[in-house]
Amino acid sequence: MADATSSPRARYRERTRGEIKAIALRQLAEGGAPAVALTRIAKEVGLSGPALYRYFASRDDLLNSLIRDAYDEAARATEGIAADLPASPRAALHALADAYLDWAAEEPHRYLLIQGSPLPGYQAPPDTLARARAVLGPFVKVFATGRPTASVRPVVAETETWVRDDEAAADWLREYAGLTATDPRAGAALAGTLLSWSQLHGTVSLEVSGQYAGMGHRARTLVTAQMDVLADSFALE
Amino acid sequence: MADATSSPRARYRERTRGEIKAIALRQLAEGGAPAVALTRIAKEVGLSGPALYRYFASRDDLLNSLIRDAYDEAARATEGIAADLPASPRAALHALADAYLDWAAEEPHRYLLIQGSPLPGYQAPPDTLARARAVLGPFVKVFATGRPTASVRPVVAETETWVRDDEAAADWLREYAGLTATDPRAGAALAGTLLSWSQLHGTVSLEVSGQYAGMGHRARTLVTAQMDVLADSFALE
DNA sequence: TGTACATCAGTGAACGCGCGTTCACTGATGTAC
DNA sequence: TGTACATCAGTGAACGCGCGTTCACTGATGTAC
Repeated sequence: MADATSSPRARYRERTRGEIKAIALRQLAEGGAPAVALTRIAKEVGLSGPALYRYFASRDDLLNSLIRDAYDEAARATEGIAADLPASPRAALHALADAYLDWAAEEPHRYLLIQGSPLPGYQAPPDTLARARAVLGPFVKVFATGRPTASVRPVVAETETWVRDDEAAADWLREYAGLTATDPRAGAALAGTLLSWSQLHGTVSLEVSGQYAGMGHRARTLVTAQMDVLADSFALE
Repeated sequence: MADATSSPRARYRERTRGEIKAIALRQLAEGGAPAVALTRIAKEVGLSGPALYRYFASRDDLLNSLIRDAYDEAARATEGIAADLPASPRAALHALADAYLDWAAEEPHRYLLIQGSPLPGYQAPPDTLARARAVLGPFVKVFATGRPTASVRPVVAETETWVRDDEAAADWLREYAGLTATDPRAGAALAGTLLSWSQLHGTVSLEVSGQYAGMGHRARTLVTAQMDVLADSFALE
């Protein structure tokens, strides 16, 4: 980021932007997205309100920036371990799911920011879709080795028609698993990813928003069981 | 509600309360919980702002009322079909899951109100926990017939210690499945319910918040597959 | 049946708040010759 | 190396908004004798 070629002014600018985002992130943690307020950020960072507009064009611009960062961090959690995953697809799936859960548990407010209820009136910038896909990318490769059992075959069928019609889906498949849209493994790869996503999201979001409180359950146990069952239904080795 | 014994005044009061809630519900649908504003409700219902305080003690009181209603309606969706479920536990599970999904799809904003990200700074009234349990009650009975396979056994183990320590859990079990906390079927009953809940929540909340958009997937297909897989892992008949 | 009183619905004015954002301006830092 | 200018960071005052909520009050509806 602060490369050697950057001027002192640019470096100062980056630092201030960082401070602003850090405070915004704390407000996010304390009261959710609605609690992120420019006026209060300004006070805390020691600037007047209008000065923030040197750094972010608007409140939405600041939120977008937080969202982008959150996606990138989430992607780092899964992509970061993608290089040295266990050889066994089943073990790899568990490792990925655990990494996903761990990140969400460490950064619950950031998880809710990108995966929680949509912010009313807020329009996500178009590049978030690609970022969202990156988070799940490594799952695609794992499920490319799957042989779907009867229960999940209807999902696979839907996925196959989707990947044939949607270029973004095909790109995704190619980038993370090196498969073409017509590859026989394509359907399983995407169907498994989709099912993983929705199951992880269910458990993680209930955990993160405290709904398991008082139930004496650890999200990790649930996730492990779910991934195990899912691995069975795709006959992962 | 408007029973014969109620005075005209009481009936008028109930009607106005209903109008207020209906408008609040529309605001909720249009902009989420933050968009529910007493001032705007008053204008729409044709009253001055302060007049609303005759009907609800505060904004939070109004929100609580909406939340209670939403839980009750959700419970009606699952409990309503509990009486004539198919004899086969597997078929019963599918029927319950479909009913859950259908209700959420019909009332997305109400679903998000009770199951979405927690409202920052909002304290749920204590009776919501009991209402939340009612929604999932019928699942408990279905899974009481389950014989957990290896994958889900760790979840069952956690559930068994929970039900022994927590009176509310024991009550739940007794009320919906007629089991005592020490019954050998208790663990499976609650573990299956918990897993159903988190899986349904994952798929339903992604669907309801539009995150499957452009993916050519029907939530129903995903839910069916997930419940099938879950039924397998509890060896439901 | 009429009267006296209590209860309740609703009003208008007002308070105080924090919010995002705009504007015209000042002073410091960088850049070109 | 010094000077002239451009760029940029930051300020203070102000705008307009909608919000939840309180208060003292009026007028209608119900209730008791």
